[in-house]
Amino acid sequence: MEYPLYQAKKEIIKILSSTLVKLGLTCEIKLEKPPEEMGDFAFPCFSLASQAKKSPVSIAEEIVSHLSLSGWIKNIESKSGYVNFIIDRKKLSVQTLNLVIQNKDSYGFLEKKKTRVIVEHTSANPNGPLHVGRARNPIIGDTIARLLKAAGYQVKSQFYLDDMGKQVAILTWGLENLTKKDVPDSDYYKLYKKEDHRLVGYYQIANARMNEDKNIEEEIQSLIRKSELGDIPTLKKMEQAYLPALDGIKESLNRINVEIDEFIPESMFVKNKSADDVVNKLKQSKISGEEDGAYYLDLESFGVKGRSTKFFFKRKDGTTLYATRDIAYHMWKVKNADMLVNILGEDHKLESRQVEIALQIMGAEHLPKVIFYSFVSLPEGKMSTRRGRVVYLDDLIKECIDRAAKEVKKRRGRELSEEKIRNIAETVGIGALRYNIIKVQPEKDIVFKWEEALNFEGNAAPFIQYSHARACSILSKNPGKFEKFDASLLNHPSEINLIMNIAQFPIVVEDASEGFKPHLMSLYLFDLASSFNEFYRDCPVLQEENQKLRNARIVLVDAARVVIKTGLNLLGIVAPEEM
RNA sequence: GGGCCUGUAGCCUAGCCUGGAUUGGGCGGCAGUCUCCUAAGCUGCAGAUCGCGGGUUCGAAUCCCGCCAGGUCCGCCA
Repeated sequence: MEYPLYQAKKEIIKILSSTLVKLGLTCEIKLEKPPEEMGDFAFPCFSLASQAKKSPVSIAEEIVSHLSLSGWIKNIESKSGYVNFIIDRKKLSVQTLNLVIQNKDSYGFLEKKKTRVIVEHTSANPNGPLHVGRARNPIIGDTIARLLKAAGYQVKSQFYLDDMGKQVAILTWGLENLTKKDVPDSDYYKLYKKEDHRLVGYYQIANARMNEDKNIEEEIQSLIRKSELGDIPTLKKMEQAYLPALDGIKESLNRINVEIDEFIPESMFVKNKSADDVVNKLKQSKISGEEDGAYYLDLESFGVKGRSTKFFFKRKDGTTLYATRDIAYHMWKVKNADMLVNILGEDHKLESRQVEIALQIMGAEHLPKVIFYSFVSLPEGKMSTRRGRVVYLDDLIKECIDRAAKEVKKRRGRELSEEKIRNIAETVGIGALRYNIIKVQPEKDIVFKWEEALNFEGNAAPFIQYSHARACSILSKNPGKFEKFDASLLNHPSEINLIMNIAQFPIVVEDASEGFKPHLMSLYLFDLASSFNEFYRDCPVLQEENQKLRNARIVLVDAARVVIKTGLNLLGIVAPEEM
């Protein structure tokens, strides 16, 4: 499937390059999107100025005088150093609407590729519930996985399960040595009835006891050591401890439409000895060193700076470290995929660099592409489980849905059934939550404020969902389908603008996925929904008396509906038919 | 002490990589808008020294240097 805007772009590049050759100029042709009213594509002539020894304005004029109109190109203008192209709107309308109607939910998807991708995200310690700080991770990861799938890649999402080591050992000790008396049920557990909220209490109290009591610390240390040596009974015991907590995490993720294909346990790389292989290979490296029986790589020559440039991968007691096993996991991923994507908090930047260098040393064929996100903090400061200053993902989910239910009742309480209200509230609340997080670039700090997270107006998911519901409402009131329609009748500026936006969709899928910029999709959907709302204001559909125009508008509404739905779906947001 | 990231109207954000056409949006505020497909909408108004100071360039929010502020990291932890 070749999308119309790609065809038009290709044609412009073709005639531009032959004209540049005629004029004796060479440069890479990059087309920009000009401000509205100036055209559909623009070619800036500024970089040619020094080469041609002429002003950009006169170069643009000269280029225009050599160009002629053809297939897609309806008009060419030179303006202040730009060559602006206006493409054939009628042709675009006809082809775009036909493509959407024919392809439905797969409109916008790109050609299938052979490339296998593993997107690793979330990978939280299974010792308690997810909090809002970490919530950015699954949402970014899941959205990127969905976008890459739409771009044609063969994608698997993975959760690297830290099933050994300190956090789980502390939890395990807590469950074995503490009773209900030591750990009374928390309000959260009473409210949510989820095991992760119950177990985190055991973790917290055990953690406190460990800090006070050397003996307890020793007991936990011994659990850790046994797990790192791959002791099966110990690993089994730890598994029993964390599994219910993991189920709680899964339930929360499920609630926000995050789909994880595979859970890969860290202990796998101890059991199959691949972590030991990593140690042996790294020891042979020129930059490896030994200190007191422990082994490290000195990363200074790789540009790592700071107080210590030593990266330890084997302890003096012979056991491996978390990072060593992470390297083994990455080597395994390299074998099983052609492209790796990791979603990590910015606090993991150094560790990620260490893994990357180790992979290079070990001759990995490709390195992971890492998307780092900054932390979500609260207005009163950093989130901290210990100080009880924390907002859980489950809190956010609950508040979003409660608030959405209130809004639905306020507007439509009298006409809708309780069940319908609940369904809409779930869809709208979860949508608002995901959209709020994904619309901001990952590297920006976020200060979490309830009034912002729960604001359902303006640039927020409900705005987009509402446009979809409006489109569905029109279509539901229209009897019959239209096999034949004349898209060239759609001449109103609001109609043309809406079609232009629909035609952009495949390009946005490409840009957002190839650039790992999921926020581009949210920005686009907001524009698309805005242009639908303007069309809705300007162009009555069901009341239109001209049958042919009415039919064409109905098809346009349907096309907008399809694209909004598909786009929201790429963000893991459900498009409601009613709200 | 050093590395990396961020700094755009009262608040939030796009643009920055790949320098150019008047810095786009949204929230909040003010003023309009439902005899007509759901007003979670639409229209208008007010609000910006693009953190600060230099430099490169015909041209800098965008590139380079310095500084300031916030985040984050520099464990034989995970």
